[in-house]
Amino acid sequence: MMAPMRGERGGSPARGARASLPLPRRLIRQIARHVASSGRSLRRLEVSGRVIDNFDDIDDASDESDMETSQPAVACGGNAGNLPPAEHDDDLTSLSWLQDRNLLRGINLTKSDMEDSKMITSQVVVKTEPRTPPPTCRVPSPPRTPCKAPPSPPVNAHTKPPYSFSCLIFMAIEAAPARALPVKEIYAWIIRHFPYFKHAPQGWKNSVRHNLSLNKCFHKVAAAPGLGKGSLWTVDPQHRSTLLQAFGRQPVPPVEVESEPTETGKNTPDPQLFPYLARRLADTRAPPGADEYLAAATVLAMKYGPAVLDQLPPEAHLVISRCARDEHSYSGGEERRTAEALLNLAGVTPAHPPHS
DNA sequence: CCACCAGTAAACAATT
DNA sequence: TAATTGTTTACTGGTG
Repeated sequence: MMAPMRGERGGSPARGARASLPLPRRLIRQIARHVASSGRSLRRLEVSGRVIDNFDDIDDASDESDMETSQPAVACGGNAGNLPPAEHDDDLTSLSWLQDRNLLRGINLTKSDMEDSKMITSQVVVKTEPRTPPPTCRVPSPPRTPCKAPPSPPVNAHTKPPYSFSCLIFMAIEAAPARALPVKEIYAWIIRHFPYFKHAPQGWKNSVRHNLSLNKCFHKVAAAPGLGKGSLWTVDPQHRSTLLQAFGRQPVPPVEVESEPTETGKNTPDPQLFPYLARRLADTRAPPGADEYLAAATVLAMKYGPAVLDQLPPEAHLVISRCARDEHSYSGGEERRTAEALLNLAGVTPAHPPHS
């Protein structure tokens, strides 16, 4: 992520982790150990707003008493354990998602632990940092590998990407600085990010055009002067959430944890590959609005896989859908916190609170 | 079986 | 004229 997650809300009432914990101490220690084994150190664990940052205080002795808290919140944000250490600091996800994504694979969860995590419906926040922390900075930096690597190429570059053409087009357009591309540039983006298409039969271009014409999510706008033949294509804001949801339905996540390293040597997609999103997310001048939230959701989907969108709480989907409708009705409370959390998830700390 | 969706192929017109 | 772009129709296969 580009910036350290903030979310220090509410201070740290749980600094003394000796008080009753909403998770078994054993589980917390195992999470800490496992995160450490992946080359990162667990800096902080947030459970239901309670921050645990002193793991030495946690012993294995008193698990049972920890579970007195009913329906604790669990949300996990840490580098997925078997993922290579990300170039960004903090990741967020749900505990179950992490289980799927191997973060907790090395943890021998007992049956009761599993039951516990099933029982836990809210969220734990795990904050990690690399052993050698990189400088953290919100200021946009030039892309290190501008548009060289796919957003974590699914399986490998020579197999057909598990994305529908509408998703490919969506990603291409969203990645464009002006969020508008001529069809030729859409071809180019797809080829650049999914080399499979370099040698694929030419019919796929027909499919792209077919999709642009037929899919109501895409709109043609007036061609820029000097552009030559053809028009610019944009994503209809009214349908952006539809595309995000379609992205979330893709059967294979874009991040294959066990996949071979990409040519850049990392498996995690780099949000910097998506200049528009990165710029929007890094822009500290303007208060975050619909674009930022949608950008955050998109980055989340691209970074962690579309399934992560399913892991978001219902409130997040409410925020996303409202953003898609250009409704800025954050009246404070849950939605507002969710909007902020969405940005945090994407690695952004809003300089200003979401406006209404 | 049916409806729906996505992918593919192809025909055709318009544009450069 | 050729290539590209955009639209439309038809068909196929997968899925719920």
